[in-house]
Amino acid sequence: MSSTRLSDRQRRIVEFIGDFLDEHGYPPTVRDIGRAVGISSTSVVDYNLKRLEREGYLKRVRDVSRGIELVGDGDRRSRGAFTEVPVIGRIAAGEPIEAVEERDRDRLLLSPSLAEEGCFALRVKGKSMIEDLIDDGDVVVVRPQSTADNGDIVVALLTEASDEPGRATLKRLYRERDRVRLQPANSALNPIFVDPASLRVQGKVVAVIRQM
Amino acid sequence: MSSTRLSDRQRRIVEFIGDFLDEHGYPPTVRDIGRAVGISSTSVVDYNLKRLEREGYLKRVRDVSRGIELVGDGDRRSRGAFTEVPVIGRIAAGEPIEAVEERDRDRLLLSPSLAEEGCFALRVKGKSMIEDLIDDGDVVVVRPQSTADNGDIVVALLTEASDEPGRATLKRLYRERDRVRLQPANSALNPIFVDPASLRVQGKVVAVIRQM
DNA sequence: CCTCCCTCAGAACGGCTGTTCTAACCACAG
DNA sequence: CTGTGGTTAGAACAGCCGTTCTGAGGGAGG
Repeated sequence: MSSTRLSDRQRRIVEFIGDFLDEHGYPPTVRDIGRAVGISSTSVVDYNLKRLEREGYLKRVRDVSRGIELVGDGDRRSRGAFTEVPVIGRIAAGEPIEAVEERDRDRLLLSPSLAEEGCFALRVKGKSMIEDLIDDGDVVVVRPQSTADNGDIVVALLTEASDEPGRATLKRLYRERDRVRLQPANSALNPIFVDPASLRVQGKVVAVIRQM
Repeated sequence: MSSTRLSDRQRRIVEFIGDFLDEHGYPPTVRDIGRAVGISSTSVVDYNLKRLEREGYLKRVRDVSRGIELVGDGDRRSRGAFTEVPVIGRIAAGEPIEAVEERDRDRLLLSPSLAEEGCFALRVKGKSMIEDLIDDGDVVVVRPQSTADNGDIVVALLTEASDEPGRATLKRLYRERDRVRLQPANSALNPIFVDPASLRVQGKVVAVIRQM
């Protein structure tokens, strides 16, 4: 298998297939490709398509007209792959999350590199994390997980056992001996110390988005 | 023209075409549709396709195999519209933008509410805007425009006429009598004063994105 | 009942389309 | 020179595919 780079002709074929798909919504025929790339013989197109398939640039379905599908980088359908992240409410230090009705939720579309599937977002209320550069009104993208590393910014739920019942909070989490410190990033505010048993980590902040 | 709603059969046809497209990447043939919907005659499929085209549910290309394209709501390609924003380089206070080769650019997908078409993004280098909560490594989304209001955070280009030739900078912009003040958000840094003639506003920061 | 219109079935036609076969050309190594 | 492997061209084949024609049910209105 010659794993050399594609010939000029082959690159033009892949590019043309993508253009054709964008324009028409269906793949080109072997003869369409030949005409576009300047190949008079269908067998030569077929030859190059077979080669491109072996190299992993596309997939073909035998005996099916227009049975060509681009894969990987060439696939312009997946060039628009994105993650949909619902903004499910507002969070403020030490108060319950203000949930938003599902039908009123904003939905953010984000690159998969920014937020993986399953994430949610919360709008931040207040300046309790201002020294971590999270402002009032910012949106934090949260990846759901029940554990967190020391120093992670997490959405934590204080259960009834604690002295702050049923409240959600956005804080940095630090484990200390037999307790957990929830540290705001605002020197005007004091940390909260809780029993690990009365704390439930809801998720970790993976991104911050601010609109101006 | 009977603008009544679609028959059960016709709804199933539209739905099948969408499913087929999602699965295969190319549209079905008339016979594929017939098989899926339980129609033995190609003429009946053709008849219903013509009807669906007249009602605006799809477009067809005559005499072209698989020449079917869903339009409007049925078009799953356009589901979840987003804006593609290229990260075209890095910007630091008072240094030229470090451009990135086009093929190496990251591309962010963002909700249209976050960034309209035509925006670009820059990765921030340094802490010159730290007091505006823009950190080293953050990404700023910039809407191209040549004017700016007082206090806007802008990407500004200092042209050769000025004492800081050919440099781009990220600053807050304030117009003062016969000069412009470019104000960093870092008390350790001093503002730059420039002649309005030697300043070109490239765009305004509309969003800040931070990954953690 | 008859007629008209919409919907449907089956068959056939002609062109489109993927595939294959043969042959040629070229660069390169033996 | 000769042979070999990679690439291209042209032609032909068989099957796929959109289209069209004929005809038939079936309900609405006369």
